[in-house]
Amino acid sequence: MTEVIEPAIETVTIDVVLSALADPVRLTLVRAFDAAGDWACGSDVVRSTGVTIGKSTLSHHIKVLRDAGLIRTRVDGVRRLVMLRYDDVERRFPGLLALLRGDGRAAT
Amino acid sequence: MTEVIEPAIETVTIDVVLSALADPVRLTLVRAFDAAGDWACGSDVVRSTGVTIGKSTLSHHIKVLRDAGLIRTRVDGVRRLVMLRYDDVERRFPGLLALLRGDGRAAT
DNA sequence: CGTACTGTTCGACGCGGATCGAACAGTACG
DNA sequence: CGTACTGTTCGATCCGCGTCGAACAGTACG
Repeated sequence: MTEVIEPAIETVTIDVVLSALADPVRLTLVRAFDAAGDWACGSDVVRSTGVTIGKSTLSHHIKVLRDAGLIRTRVDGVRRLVMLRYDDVERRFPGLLALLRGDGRAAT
Repeated sequence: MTEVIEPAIETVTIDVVLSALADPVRLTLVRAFDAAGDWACGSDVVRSTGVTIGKSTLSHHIKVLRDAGLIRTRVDGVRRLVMLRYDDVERRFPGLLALLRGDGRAAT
């Protein structure tokens, strides 16, 4: 099997999504996956962000994001590739991804 | 003085907003204030939602929402009136309020 | 088969935050 | 002034969750 179970986007609530995005590490992950654009190895991505966490912690965050319907996981040999569910997320929560990558970060 | 200090909307980051909205009680509060449409007493609003919390807890949540730039507080005699910062929030985080009141709640 | 690597699972730990009650501040009113 | 009411502030408590390490599972490769 090369696919990992993920919730149907219709069953995902905005409440769960907000809880998932509330954590700074997960928010960084989502932005990094968004910057990657397509399938990327979670370990490589987190390494590129400069965030230092254990692999068990990363596995935990990946699971939370997957349960929140934000990402999709595929098995590729010994490693797992992750990708944002662009279409699903945009259809169910229009404008959400734009808010995350928007300029609502720095202050003026 | 009839106004309570609130952060300039430009200084508010999406990270803080997401953290503020991650709590179920605060999310309920925002939706209730949104449904109210204009100035409303926090105690009355929370009572209408059926949520039962102490007044100190409510005061805490109101402060978190205010620091997140989502609501505005005005002093009216012995009570404080609260209102969503519709224009500011919509300008800084377009589509955010729509996401909260959207149908991203129930599953089909 | 044995080794090496990636990632998951399972307990356990620690901290931040939600919650409460009590005390205090400010206003309205008689 | 004294009483009553609303809301804030301050400690204290409690619990969820992020974090880690160790053990385990699955794959690749010689």
